[in-house]
Amino acid sequence: MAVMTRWLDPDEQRTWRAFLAASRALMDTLDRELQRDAGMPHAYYEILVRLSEAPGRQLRMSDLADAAGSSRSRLSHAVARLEAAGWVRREDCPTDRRGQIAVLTDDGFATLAAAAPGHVEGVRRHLFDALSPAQVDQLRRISETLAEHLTRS
Amino acid sequence: MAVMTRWLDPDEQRTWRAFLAASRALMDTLDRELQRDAGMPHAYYEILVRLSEAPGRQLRMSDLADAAGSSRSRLSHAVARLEAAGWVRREDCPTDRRGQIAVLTDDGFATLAAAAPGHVEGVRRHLFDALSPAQVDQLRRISETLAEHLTRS
DNA sequence: GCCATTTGGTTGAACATTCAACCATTGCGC
DNA sequence: GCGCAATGGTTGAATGTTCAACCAAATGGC
Repeated sequence: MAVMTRWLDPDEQRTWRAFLAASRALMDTLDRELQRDAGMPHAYYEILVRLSEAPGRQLRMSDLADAAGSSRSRLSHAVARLEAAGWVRREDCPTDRRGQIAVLTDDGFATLAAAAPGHVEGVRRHLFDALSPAQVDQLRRISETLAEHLTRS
Repeated sequence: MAVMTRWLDPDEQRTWRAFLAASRALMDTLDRELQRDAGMPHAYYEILVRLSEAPGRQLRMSDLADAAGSSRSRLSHAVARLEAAGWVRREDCPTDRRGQIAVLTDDGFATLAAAAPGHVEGVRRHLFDALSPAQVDQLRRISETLAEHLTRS
């Protein structure tokens, strides 16, 4: 027989919609601020951040995709744009001839350094300033649980 | 003098990155499932949901945009596509000649009814099944606080 | 009533993302 | 080493989103 749908009860419904609204509003706001102040969307900012933290400010494309939570295709297109902007450079991988290495340029690093304070301020204002320390802790646990759960399933 | 950036401390950093990864992974997963099973992205699904809940299954474009958390422009493009799919119809507003009313068609309602069980199951599996009841409650409070905070600022 | 402003909505272009197809290289089974 | 599946990455087309410009109708001040 058909499996019955496990519908959401009113509390779950409310939680899901609130989460949807809040996360969308937060990301939209940060995205708009970043676009206005740094001329790039948040996804591109995150690529630069990951590169800046990597040894030699460089990463294999697929490692970068994983770090930035992006698909390979998306990253490929994104790096093409970042390269056109002069913020990233591509190099051949010496140990694997299929590989490509994305390198953060000095120009890219400077752009990131200029954008970071404003963005961090935004994250603080729109997220952390609204929550109590206990809630921040709860949000961390919830998020880590969810991320773990999603990669397993 | 320059205002010092209030950088994130390690705990905040960890929270922010976990939240980013989790919410992105969750939305990506649900989006992919909905695209595969119902042939539409989550944003379009939500438009249909809001219409289905409105009296007469219809809403003014700007009310629909607010309800679905969408910009007017985005909604305009989206409704154009939903109309082409035969799921939504546009009508003139009788009381305000600038206005347009989006109406959910029977076909659209049927499509939504067919898509809902699978999507709800996805929300349950990927979100609620991973969290304790206490965490669900925490997530609701956090999300409502955030949404409130974001609309005020 | 008239004009300026605001509101409601659309449009097209630029940009971003997805999807499937593709190519080259590598690693594996044997 | 040969054949073949798996890996790493790119590409182009289709789709979705944003941004700024725009038009029409309604509103408010006077």
